[in-house]
Amino acid sequence: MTDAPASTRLAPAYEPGAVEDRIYAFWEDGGYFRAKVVPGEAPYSIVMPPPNVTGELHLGHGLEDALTDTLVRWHRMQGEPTLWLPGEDHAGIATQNVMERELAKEGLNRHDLGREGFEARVWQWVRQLRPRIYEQHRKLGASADWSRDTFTLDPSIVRAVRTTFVNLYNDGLIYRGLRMINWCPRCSTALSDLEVEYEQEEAQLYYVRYPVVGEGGMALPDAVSIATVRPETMVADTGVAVHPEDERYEDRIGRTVLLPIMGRELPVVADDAIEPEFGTGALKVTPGHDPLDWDIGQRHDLEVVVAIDQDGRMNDEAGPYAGMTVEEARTAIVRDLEDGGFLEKTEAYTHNVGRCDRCSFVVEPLPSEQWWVAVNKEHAPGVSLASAASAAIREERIRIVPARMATTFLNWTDNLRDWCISRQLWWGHQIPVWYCDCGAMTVAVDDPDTCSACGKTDIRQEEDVLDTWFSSALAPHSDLGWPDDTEDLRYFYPTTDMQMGYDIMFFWCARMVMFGLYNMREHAPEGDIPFRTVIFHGLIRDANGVKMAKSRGNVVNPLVAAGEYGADAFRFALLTMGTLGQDMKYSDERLAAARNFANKLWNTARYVLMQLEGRRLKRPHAADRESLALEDRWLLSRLEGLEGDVDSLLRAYQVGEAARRIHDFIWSELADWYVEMSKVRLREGDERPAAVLAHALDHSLRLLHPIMPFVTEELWGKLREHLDDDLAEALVVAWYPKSAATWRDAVAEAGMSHVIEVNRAIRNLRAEKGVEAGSRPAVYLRAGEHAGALRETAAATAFTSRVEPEVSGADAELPGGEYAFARVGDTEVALALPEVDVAAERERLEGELAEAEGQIARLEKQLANERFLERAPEAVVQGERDRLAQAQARAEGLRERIGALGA
RNA sequence: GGGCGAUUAGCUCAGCCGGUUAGAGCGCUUCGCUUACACCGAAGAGGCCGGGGGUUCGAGUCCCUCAUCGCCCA
Repeated sequence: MTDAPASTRLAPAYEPGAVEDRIYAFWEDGGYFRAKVVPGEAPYSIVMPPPNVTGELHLGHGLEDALTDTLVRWHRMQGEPTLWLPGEDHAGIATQNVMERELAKEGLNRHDLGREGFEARVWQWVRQLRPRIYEQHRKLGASADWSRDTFTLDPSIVRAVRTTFVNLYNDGLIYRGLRMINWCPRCSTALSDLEVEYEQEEAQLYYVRYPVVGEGGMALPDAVSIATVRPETMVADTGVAVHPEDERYEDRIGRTVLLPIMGRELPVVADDAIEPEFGTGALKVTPGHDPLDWDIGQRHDLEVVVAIDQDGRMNDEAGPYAGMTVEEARTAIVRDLEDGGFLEKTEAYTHNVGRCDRCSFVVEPLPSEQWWVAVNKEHAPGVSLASAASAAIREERIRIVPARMATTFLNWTDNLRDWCISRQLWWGHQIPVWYCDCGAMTVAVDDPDTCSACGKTDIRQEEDVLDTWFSSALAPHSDLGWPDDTEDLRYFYPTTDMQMGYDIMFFWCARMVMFGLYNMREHAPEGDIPFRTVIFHGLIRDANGVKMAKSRGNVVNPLVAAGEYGADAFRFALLTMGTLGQDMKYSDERLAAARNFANKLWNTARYVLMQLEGRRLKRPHAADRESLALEDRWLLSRLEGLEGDVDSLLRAYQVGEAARRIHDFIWSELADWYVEMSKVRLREGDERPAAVLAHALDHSLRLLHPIMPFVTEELWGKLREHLDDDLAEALVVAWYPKSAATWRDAVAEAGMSHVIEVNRAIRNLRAEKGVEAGSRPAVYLRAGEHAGALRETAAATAFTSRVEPEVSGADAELPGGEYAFARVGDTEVALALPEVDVAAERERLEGELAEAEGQIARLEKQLANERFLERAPEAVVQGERDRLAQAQARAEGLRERIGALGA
């Protein structure tokens, strides 16, 4: 242990903690992540789905960083001007909820602070959290351009949002209107349809008698029974509806019934929307508290009574029940119905209950004045926001990966309803509309001083804010500077790729497509789309397949995992855990395996660097191919094949499969075989393997860098000085290997593959015969076609399989003694044994013979099939013939040996 | 009700356009500290590729159907 300077010697195991921060700083100092506009060159650009400012990154973000960073680094290494544009989302409801919880700890609510005070508090919070989010991305190796980082409430985004709003308004695509909305009593805001999650819940179906009113206004003994799951809403009933063709109720249509308890008279109307099969076939109509009833009420001009207020309590319209919660009112009303003899019966019933996707409170349908985006209204002949989005997908101007998900996307955009965009929150983009006493609305990008209609200065801004997704829907163009005509926008838009979990396909992707196409429509048909390809990844579930949630306590913090196993291992594990678009189960075993791989790579490099110590070598050159050994040509050929595969896999976004292929090459071909075989030659002073090792390691590190950036950069930095070549200053900006078809060598591959099989056979015999680990028995290789390959690699075989091999012709005689036999292709392997258990050996050989005969039978049948001979390609037929010949030779040899065992 | 996905080794998952004897990791068994690596190496056991039809010379792969589980939409 002398010589070599300490700096070039690697630790015996990879320690990510000692490397990652330093390497990330090295990249940042080098400015490698900063995107440069290079006129004339096609850029690669991708916008990061902005994580909520409220919290920490979760595993999903970890996966996204791994996926995006792989694509980004791959493109960057191919020399494309590359932009990964990061950001954070203000996340209206989520953030406001978090902040309110914080305030509650101090015994405060937002009204104590007032709107301005509350906003100031949230901004303070945001300023603390944003740097933490950067820090988390950095730990995971994300090579995003932090100089362009965007927050969805930045002044530039405020302008983009307002400009979009004003344009849509002026085009008649935004309107204010009284409609049925989803109201969350907990969050005190309207929600869009997407923000409500429906779940089947056990409930009761109540059958209530509504007495029929006679000519003189007197209740008749006759009654109409209706079934309802929400008896508490009956105080707001304003009608009863039946199907027009329902014979049971024919004579009731047009008459009136008496609303029990409240005593209000309700008209009986006929409506096609009624399902005669449900309940009694008669439906109580409560336009104020049910979306379907709202529609029925509209059609029949029924009164709208709202009896539940925005806090989920009964109001004065509820008469005796005013002040009660919905649940209390239900109990009381059911009791009163029973007492009054109106309750016929109840039965168990499961129905859909809508809950707020942020707080899980039961959502109350309520009529309310809100702001809407008219998604189906044409703003140009035949073009609406929704139809334009559908067309872009259908015409494949935007490609969806995996492709099957395009169906889901289209199913949504083709059946889209208007989007409720106003939220009764304090945190978000306040709607740029100002009201005046004159009744006019001023809709403007910049805060106006006066009413646009009457000029009065006494105007007040709409208090509501916009749905968070309204601003994130602009990301691909707003983050690049829109509405200004910036250099970034001109150069990087349309962005190349987009990536997200399929769970936000409608929330985000669809809306980005709609708004991108609308705002950038002068750039149609090529330049309006927000991105060319959108990739949907699956969700990461816990080890039991259960969705991760803070409330369930089964979340995995990506930083903890990356800290424990290394960021590279974390990335590799997540990318190889499954297939794109498919959910996956998280497992620590996978992380450990990935960590082991990082260490394997580390040690392979450590070995190579030891061989290169003090030297600077030229790569092997294809012109010198003939001077290289079989295993050299084999490795270089395999490497080049890998490079072709990786290229096509990455092009197809099959990142996981690419990662697996690189892993397999490095571990089984480079480390297990080539490194082992190189040891003998290097010890004997052969220089060639060193150059091959250096070259193969160099290419392996390049190939793997997008997936495992830290360890590869670290190792490449060490390897760099040993390569006499024109090299980039850092791996992050070094060229990415592409298959150039200079090293492909089918003969070398066939030869080495045979050599490997022979070695396996030898080791198998050793193990089966219990040959002592330390002994070096003779092995006779009676070879045919591959005799040359076996001779050339005999020294390696001797070393790696610990035998004394001798390669001879197929008909060579064996020296006297006992042998264990195996056959690989046309090579017979005879391993000299101290002694042989004849019975056991016979049994083994007979087993093998049976197998060979089975194979022969199958192949003969196949080759006797004339249709096969006619229709299958010649290469396939020939392959079968060759295999039959081999099987026959093998069976022949086995029979001979069984015979030789004799008595 | 409509749509989609999954079902492959004990477990978690790969397997692109149909073409040798279906792979990996983990786990298991047996050996092994051979100075890159025990976060390792060598050898091995383990699979009617969910069931049933069909297309084809040939099906884990394509088509139909059923079953189970899951997701989305209404």
